[in-house]
Amino acid sequence: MDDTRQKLIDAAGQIFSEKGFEATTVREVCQAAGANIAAIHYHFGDKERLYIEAVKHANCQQDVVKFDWPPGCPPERKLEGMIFHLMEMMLENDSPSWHIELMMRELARPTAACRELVEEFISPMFSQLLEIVTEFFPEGAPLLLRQRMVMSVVAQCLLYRYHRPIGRLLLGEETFQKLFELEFTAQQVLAFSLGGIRAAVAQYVGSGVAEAEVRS
Amino acid sequence: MDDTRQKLIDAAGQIFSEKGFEATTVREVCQAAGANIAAIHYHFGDKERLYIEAVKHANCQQDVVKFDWPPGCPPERKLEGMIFHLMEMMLENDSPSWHIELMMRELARPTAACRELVEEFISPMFSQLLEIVTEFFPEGAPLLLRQRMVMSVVAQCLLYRYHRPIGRLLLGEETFQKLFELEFTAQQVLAFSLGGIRAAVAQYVGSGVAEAEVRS
Amino acid sequence: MDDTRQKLIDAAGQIFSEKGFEATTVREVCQAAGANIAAIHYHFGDKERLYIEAVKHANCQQDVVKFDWPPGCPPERKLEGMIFHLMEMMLENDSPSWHIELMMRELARPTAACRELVEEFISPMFSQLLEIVTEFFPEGAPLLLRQRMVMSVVAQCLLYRYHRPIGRLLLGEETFQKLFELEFTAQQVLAFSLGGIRAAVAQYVGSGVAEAEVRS
Amino acid sequence: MDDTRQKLIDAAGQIFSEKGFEATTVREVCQAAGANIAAIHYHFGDKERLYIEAVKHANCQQDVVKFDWPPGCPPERKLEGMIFHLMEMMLENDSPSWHIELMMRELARPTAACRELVEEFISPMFSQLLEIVTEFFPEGAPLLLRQRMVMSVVAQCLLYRYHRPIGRLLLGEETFQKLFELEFTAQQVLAFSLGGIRAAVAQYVGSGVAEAEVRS
DNA sequence: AATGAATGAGCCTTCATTCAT
DNA sequence: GATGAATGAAGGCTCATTCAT
Repeated sequence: MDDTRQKLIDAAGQIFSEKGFEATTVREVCQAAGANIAAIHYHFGDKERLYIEAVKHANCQQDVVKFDWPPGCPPERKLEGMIFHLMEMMLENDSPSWHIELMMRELARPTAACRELVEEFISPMFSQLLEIVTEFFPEGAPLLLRQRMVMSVVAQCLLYRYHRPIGRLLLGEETFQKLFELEFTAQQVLAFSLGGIRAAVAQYVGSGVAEAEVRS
Repeated sequence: MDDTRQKLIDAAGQIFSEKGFEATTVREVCQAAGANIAAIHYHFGDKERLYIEAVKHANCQQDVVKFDWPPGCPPERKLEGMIFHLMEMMLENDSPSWHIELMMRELARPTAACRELVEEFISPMFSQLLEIVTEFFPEGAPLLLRQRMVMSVVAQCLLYRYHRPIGRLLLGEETFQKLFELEFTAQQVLAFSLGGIRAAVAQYVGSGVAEAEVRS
Repeated sequence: MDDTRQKLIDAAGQIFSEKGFEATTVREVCQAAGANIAAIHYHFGDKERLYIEAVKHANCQQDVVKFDWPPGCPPERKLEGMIFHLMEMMLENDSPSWHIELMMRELARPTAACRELVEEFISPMFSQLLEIVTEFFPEGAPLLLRQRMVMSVVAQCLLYRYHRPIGRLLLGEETFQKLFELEFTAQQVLAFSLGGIRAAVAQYVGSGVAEAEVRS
Repeated sequence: MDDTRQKLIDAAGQIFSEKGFEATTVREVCQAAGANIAAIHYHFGDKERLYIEAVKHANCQQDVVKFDWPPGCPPERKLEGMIFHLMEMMLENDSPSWHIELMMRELARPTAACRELVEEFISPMFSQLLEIVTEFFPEGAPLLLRQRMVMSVVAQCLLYRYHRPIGRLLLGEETFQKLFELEFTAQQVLAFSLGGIRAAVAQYVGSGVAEAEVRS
């Protein structure tokens, strides 16, 4: 059956996401999956291949959301949608699913499994955000500038996943709970991001106008 | 001599920062330090204690910069200073020093060594940023809001350290080089951050005025 | 089909002869035979039984040559025939057949498969040689002496199979090639053997005469 | 102490010589040596290195006998000495020493450890025999022919080590005991060899004379 | 104060084998 | 009759650690 294989991937993904590749032993994965020690090497070859398979599985399950914006939908709206979506992924605390966590690990310390992850998941999401950001700018705005906007937006979202433990230490439990609450956080990240983007637009337009004036 | 102890810490910090705790073996640390295999347990007790010591050493060396702003210095100026400083730490590519890298690891996956790191390094820096951010707001602005600003600023800086490998994969080598160039990056992060903060201030003031008007 | 069974034996014989029993895995045998991993245990029970079957097959294929000497054929002629035949078996370098090699292994380190090999192959050949040797001696020569002759003859032949690698190391490639060339080698082994046998005969006859004289 | 290392080599040599490289487990070697499983990898690196070390040790202990022939000693005498020496090595049944056995294995199936064995042990012995054989021939006898003589002599000796088990099967226990008895065997091998060599000499001289006559 | 030798637990992997179909 | 999946024992090896000096 393909059952064992799947159970193995699930158990592995779970444990890998908690402890990382090195600290995870194949024994505990097998035990968690209710499978034999040799099953891993039968199905996957070795520990690393199992890991890669788990990462693949994680980003297969985690489909890139394709928003259907109504025509004429303002970019502010779209950005809001994306930020909320990202924040949801980052903050879902009761997640029984290890998918995100494993992907996060992979993004922080890329291994062989990373390329695919980037191509199938990160890149599409980045592109979507880039499109949205582009709408804020007048035509012809440099790609680098728009990419930077995306990075600043994404950075804020990621912080809340990567640095949750530090947040708790730094801010104390109570503040932490508030600062990491989904609705609230997403709203403020959105506001900050909009401010940042608009400032960049203004600066860009200003310099452009200046240049135009200089030219004329 | 105390020399061996110090060499051990240096070698350990170096290797820990490259490979992480699990993947580092005490043997290679000793070898790199030119010390005996038993030296670690003689000087530190065990591998974990050595790790903690290395982290401690890292954040001792990495002193929290205390800027001496001239009186009346505008917060924009201060923020610029801080962001440049942070970015410098994050981006120094030719860093022969493992200090930052080890701290970053610790922040992403805190261990026993983390509390001290937070108290001695992160917290002071966070406070400084919080003070600066506070200057942008009218008195009485909620702490949570101001903390959020700091987080959004810091998030952008951290991204450029944590996700360098992904950046390369995602954007291609050429774009990558440009997007991760210090001066340029810091400038744009500053602009974005200023925009974000001012937007938050405006929103806060607006709502405050609204509330005030409602009250009156 | 019986086809799989046969393919399995062929593949097994091949690999066993190259690597020996321990170093051969059933997996690679099955793979080489294009059969399923379970096929071995289906057809033979276990690895050892397969090995024995391969050895059996080897000595079945390798039929004991039965020379048809013309009546009155001198023993020198017969010995020449046998030595050439043996040498041919030992030296055939381009042998695509693993039969001899496997038998050699078995002779050097006998296993369960050995008894049959001895009975069906070695013993008949030994007997034939013994008969030939006997012709050199006057009637009544002790069995032990004649057996010794056979062993000395056979020993020379075997050397060229067992110690080929050492020969190469010891003598250098060029000399090696010459010393292991069939026609040449067989001729010299024959000459040496004839000399040895005749010396033994002479010594035996001499001592016999002496004894006879003493008796009379 | 170097004690463990030596015990390990002894135990390993013993077991390797009995079962061969593959069939020997490091666990049983350690157990036999009263050492820990990790000691092997501490002292030797891995199983193969241990094996090589054991082979080295075997041929270090087994010094090449250097005979002191009185001047004018006839080659027959020398040959007798060598054959007895070789036979002694080959036949010592009560040998608690695994040295010879391990060397024999190495000669039959050379591994990485073989080159040294050949250089330090086989080659010197071969040379000594070659010198002795040369004395039987008139000056100018071709090297190949003389080498062949050595091989035929050595072959006979080796047979009694390699094929003891087969001998037992083939000849029956009683005959076996007699045929493998040292004094007796060596004497007959010597006689056979002398006969072989003299025949070769005669043939060589004869052909030489023939050629000489043809020339004149 | 410092070290080379030794330890034992545990790692990943491979093996011949058997099970269920 | 034949197979893909699964098993468990055991393999070589590495690790952090401790011992005896």
